[in-house]
Amino acid sequence: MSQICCDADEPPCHCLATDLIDVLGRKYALDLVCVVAHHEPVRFGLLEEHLPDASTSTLSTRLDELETEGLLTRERYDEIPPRVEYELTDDGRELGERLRPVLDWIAERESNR
Amino acid sequence: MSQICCDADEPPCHCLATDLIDVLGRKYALDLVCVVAHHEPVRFGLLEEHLPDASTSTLSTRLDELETEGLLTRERYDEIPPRVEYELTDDGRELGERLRPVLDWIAERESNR
DNA sequence: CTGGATCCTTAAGGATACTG
DNA sequence: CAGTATCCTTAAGGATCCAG
Repeated sequence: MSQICCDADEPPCHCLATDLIDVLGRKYALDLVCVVAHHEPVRFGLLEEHLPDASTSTLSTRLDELETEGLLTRERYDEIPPRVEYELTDDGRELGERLRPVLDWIAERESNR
Repeated sequence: MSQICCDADEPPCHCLATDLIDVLGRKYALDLVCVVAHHEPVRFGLLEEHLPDASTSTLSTRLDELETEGLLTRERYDEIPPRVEYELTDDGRELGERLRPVLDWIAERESNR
C-alpha cells in the first residue's frame, strides 16, 4: 500500500483525489471499459445492447469522459447511415488489465452467495 | 477479460451490476479501503483527518456500507470518551491487494502530467 | 470522541424528442 | 445510426446540531 497512502507518521495524503477515479466511479464507466475491451472495435448500438439499463445520454457522456481521460478513442466514419467505432487506447488496455483481477474477484465473490 | 464480459457471439452479459461495485463507486469508498488498509486499526477521527473533504455523515454512511459489504469491521470499546476502531476483513484485504496495481497505475499516470 | 438525525443543495442520471 | 438538447426526478452528499 506504500504508494497508495502515506506512512503512519506522515501527514495525511490525498493521493486518490484524481479526475480519473472520479470518472471511473460514475455509472457504467467500469462496464464500458470492460465491454469495449472485449468487443473492440465496437459501435455505439452494441454498447447500448450490452448496457440496456443505461440511457442513451448517460452512455454518451460517459464515453465522452472516458475519451477525455484518454482511455478510449472514437472513430467516426462518414457513411450513411453513420458509423462510429470505439476502441481502447494503450492506457485504456493497461487499465483494463489491471482492473481484471479486481473485477474477477468481485464476480467470483458474488457467485458464492 | 473472459470472466468479465460475454463472448462476441453471446447475448450481452451484465456481470458488473453488483452491490459491491455500486458501493465502491461512491465517494471516498476506495479511499477508505486504502486508508484503513494502511493504518488499521484506525479510529474514526484519523479517517477524518485523512479525508478532510468528506463530511462526517458521508464518512459514517460509507463505513456502514463497507461494513455491510463485509469489507471492514467496526470495533467499539466502551470507554469514555468512546473509542472505535476499524479494520479490514480478509475480504477487504484481498480487495485492497487487487486494487493496488490499479491505484498505483492511476497515481503514477497522474504524476506524469 | 463517535457518530445519528435533520434539512438542504446539487449534480448525476433517466425519458423523450429531434437531427445530421 | 449515433448521438445532442431539453427537461425532469432522484439520490448522493454537505452542513449543522445534538446525544451517548
